[in-house]
Amino acid sequence: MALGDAILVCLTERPMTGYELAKTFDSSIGFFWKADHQQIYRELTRLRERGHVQAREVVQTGKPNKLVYTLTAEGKAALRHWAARPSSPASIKDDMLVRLCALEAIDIEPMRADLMARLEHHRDRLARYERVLTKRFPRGAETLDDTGKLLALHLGLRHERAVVEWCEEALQTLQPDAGGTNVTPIGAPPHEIKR
Amino acid sequence: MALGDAILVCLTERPMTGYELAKTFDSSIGFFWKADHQQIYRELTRLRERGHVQAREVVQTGKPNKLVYTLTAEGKAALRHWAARPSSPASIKDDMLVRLCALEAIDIEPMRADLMARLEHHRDRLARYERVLTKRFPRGAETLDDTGKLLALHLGLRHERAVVEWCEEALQTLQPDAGGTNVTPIGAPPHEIKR
DNA sequence: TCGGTATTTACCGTAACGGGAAAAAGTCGA
DNA sequence: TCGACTTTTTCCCGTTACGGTAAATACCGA
Repeated sequence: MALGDAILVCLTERPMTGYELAKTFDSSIGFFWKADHQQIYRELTRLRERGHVQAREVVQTGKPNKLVYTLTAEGKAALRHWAARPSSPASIKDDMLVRLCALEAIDIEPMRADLMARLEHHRDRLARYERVLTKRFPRGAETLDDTGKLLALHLGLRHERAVVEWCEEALQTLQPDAGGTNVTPIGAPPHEIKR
Repeated sequence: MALGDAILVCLTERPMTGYELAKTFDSSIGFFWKADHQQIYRELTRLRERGHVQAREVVQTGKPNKLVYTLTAEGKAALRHWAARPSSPASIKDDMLVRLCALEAIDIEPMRADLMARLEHHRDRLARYERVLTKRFPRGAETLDDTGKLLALHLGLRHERAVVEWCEEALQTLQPDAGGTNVTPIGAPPHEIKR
């Protein structure tokens, strides 16, 4: 619903082409938002129709000409308006959680494999975020814009850390016991849930 | 994409009507998955067409007749098959994160209000999960099925705790200074990012 | 009688997701 | 020089999801 708005946000930094946006959606904002190039292009034409962005053709010699999109005044207004609406908390909506609710009806081995893959994935993410933290924000936030981006990054870090820890817990819990493919149900949670 | 599968998972517990499923999607599985009654009903007819569920009409006197849905053997097989596929890590896709990336282009007061609302929301969630933990699993997991559900709950707990802490951090960072509506950019993150 | 609960169904739309493909014109390595 | 890859945009196809409006049915309580 807010893919258009996410694009507007990207364009507040600098004018970009659809191609660049698609790559941006593969890194910074794309850390928490996936969109392939077609979605981007489709959304850009819609934004142009609404007058939220402006396209300027740049003639290139070696490559096909490109369309550089810029935020218009209306676009900026729309962005502010969108940002002033209360956001709805995103649901988690993770396949794995749903599967866990039916542990008795599914096979655990693929589940464990999945968990391991996920653990690795989230560790990667975590490492990546930490790299961004030290590279892009070595002295913390110096501008308001940096403050926001740093905060977003902090949420990413907290999230990935939480998930990594959880994956480790889950794998430990679902360890196959020596004799078979079954699982040892736990009497008490392995990590005491403190508050 | 997996709404149908989520329904199948619900039906592994016991046969249910669409109405009951819609309410279930308001509590247990609905903690991390939202779906209104129409989505449920639509999906149920599709599942019936595919032969994954079976409907049995129960005649009622005081109320309209209801359709009790049961998993078929095909449905169980489909569920296992689905669960054996590697899951794709869910993106975060939170409006607030996107907005934070454009802090300079938006108004901060609504942002702060939003953060406060979110803080409250996630605190509520956290409290709710903790209640479920002590009520439904007072002695931890005793069956395999409980183990899975407990693990899911643990992820919920970890997630909510992380987000609550983050909201507090964000609010502290975005505190309006005494003189105006502006924000004090931070030189170093308020919480040291440890690892 | 008005409103609420229980239960299902219908029709309307748009937004998002995603694959498969094609243009066009360069660059770079084997 | 050939083939592969990059850059850049576009179009077509589909499904899944989301969301509103609303109707039919029948009981029950205020």
